[in-house]
Amino acid sequence: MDYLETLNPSQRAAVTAPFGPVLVLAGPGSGKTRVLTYRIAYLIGVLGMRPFHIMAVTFTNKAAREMESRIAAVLGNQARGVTVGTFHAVCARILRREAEHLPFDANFAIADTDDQRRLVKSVLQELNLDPKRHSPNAMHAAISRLKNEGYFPEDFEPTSVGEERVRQIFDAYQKRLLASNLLDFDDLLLWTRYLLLHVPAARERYARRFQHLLVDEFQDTNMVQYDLVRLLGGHHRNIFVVGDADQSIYRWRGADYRNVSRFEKDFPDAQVVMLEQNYRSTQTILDAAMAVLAPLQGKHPKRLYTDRGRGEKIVVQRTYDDRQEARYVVETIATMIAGGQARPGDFAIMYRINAQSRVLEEAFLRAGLPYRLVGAQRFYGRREVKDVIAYLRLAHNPADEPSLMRVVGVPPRGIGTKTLATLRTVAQRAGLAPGTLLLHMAAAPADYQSAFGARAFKALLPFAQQLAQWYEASLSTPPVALMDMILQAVGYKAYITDDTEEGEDRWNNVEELRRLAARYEDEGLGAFLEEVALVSDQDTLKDDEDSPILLTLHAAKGLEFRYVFIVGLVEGVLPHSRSWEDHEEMAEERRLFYVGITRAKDRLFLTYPEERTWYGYSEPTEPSRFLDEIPHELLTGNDLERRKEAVAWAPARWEPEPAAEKVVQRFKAGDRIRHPRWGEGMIIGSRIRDGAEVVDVVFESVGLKRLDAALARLEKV
DNA sequence: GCATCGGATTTTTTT
DNA sequence: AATCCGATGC
Repeated sequence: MDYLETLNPSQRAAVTAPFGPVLVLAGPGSGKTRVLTYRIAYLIGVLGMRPFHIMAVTFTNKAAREMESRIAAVLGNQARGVTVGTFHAVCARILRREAEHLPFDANFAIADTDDQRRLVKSVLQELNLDPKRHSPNAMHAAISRLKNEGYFPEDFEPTSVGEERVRQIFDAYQKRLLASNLLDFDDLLLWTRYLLLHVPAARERYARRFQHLLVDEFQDTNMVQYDLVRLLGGHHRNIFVVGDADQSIYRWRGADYRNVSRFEKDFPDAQVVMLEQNYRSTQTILDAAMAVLAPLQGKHPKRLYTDRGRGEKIVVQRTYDDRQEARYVVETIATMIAGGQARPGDFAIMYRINAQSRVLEEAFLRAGLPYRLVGAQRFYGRREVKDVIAYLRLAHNPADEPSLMRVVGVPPRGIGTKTLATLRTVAQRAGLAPGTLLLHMAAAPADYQSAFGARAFKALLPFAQQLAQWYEASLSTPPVALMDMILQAVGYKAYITDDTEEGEDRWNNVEELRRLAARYEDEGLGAFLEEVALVSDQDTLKDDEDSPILLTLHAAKGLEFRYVFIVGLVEGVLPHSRSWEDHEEMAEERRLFYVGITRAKDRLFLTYPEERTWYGYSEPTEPSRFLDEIPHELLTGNDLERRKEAVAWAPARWEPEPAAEKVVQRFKAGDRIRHPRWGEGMIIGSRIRDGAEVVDVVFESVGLKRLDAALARLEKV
């Protein structure tokens, strides 16, 4: 097999390991994805395993797709049928198939974060608890933590009054989920574990089916996921896990990197393979990474080495505020692209919290440079998108109460809190979910007339009839047709469009969702809804576009870029203030920074502002403690100068190009111009702001844009 | 039942 | 700054 020739000895040892438990400890950039894919190819191509018997669990759907195509590249058609997916996706598939053994229907929907919060809130209301004393967010976090540790409400034994309260809310929350035929993210894992524990026939069937298990990012599995691996693979023990405890960054989500050592203990005969050589970064970058990690290292500090050479120094750049910081990033990128040394897609800009993306986006927009923003929230978090999805979910699964509640007043149809309260009571008395009751009502209106006031009934009945019609249609109609039918019936377009640009945007988003739905002509509505529920942030990254990427440090895991900027390196942001008091959390911030650093192949830029905007106020900052830990000889940039000289009166902070004397207004309203990307357009306004000429241009191709005339290469025509 | 306004509250990270 | 929530008035 020629692909084996391309591996180093450790990689080959992992790929060709005999059956049985294997633990691969893989440092960043050590080729673990290759090892995983080749292992699968080896199992099939050399050892003759059937793809049907192999399951590989990845961290994102994107990684899963990539793995599938890479296996196919080695084996071709022979590889078809391997089960690849995230824990959540694989579990959802299993649960739908086995729903007869479980207290929900096969067409269950997946409750997103929003639904979960709504449910917790509504439970708090039901129990007459003051939301001031019991914050829904905190309650939900507590519930999720318990679930990640493997508890259903009935398994959890409270040891204090506070815990008893949590148990009570947990219990009601869980009942509400089931009444709506909903599972939350944690449930997908938890119910699968339940199935494997309590339905021996199912356990045997799946353990026999999946004779080889492979798990990526093992350090970020939680206890329930660990149990799943053991339940499925405990018998045949063909478990191949890959991980790096130093890249564990999801503790807050229940992940426990100690699963790595737990694995060694549970499978003492496991073959352990260390992948140490780094093929990604320069030695300078690796040295910085090691320095940041050093305080966490015990007796055997990790050694990262490469034969790529030292490479260039790391730039540490200090700016006046976050706007200047963003501008520094954009200008550096623009210069490097203009110099021909880099392509736009070579750059990534990473930050600790999503809110930081805003200033960056503005800077890119101003410069007229396209960018990509990674994050599912960006699209799926939009109100109009959620509305339409809620309609589809309701049609698919009328019992889905959060979706019903979301949709019932969109657009307003005379059904308010009072009517809904009655509906809920009537439904409860009939032992039905409110949505299900509406179906009954549509079928036999007369039976329900007396239960509601005349006015409420008059508002409710048409909606019930519509719902019945959609439900009927959902059974046979492809997603797009159903969507059109619903949008049409409720007059959604008119509802969200006014004559503003935002209205236009909203409708565009709906059309975008429609295009996504169109891909599910064959697979059907259920598949579409599941996909939508389980998209990860990374899944939203389009790799066919050549432009810089903005993403959180968390979302950067598993990716690599030639040039990496990590911005906002100040105390309170990285490390985040929430971690200040907790040793473990501080360690995780450190690992997060480490993950970010090790994404860089060629060059690393670390920046921080002396002032940041917070809740609309400006605040002075303190540089991140992590910066001080990187040895000076690895660094360059204005911050280093300052640290060396410590001369207070010679501020060396970065300032934008002193274009001051040059800033003459080149354009005026009415000028026709050409932009390299957007083609021809007309200037409708121009002014000088912050020493830059800002122009508003209407392009024939993309409409109105606001640009920095000095950066966007505009030509007069 | 619903639109509007003002005050409170929010931001960690995500399947 | 932006969103959410509750009170108010129609």
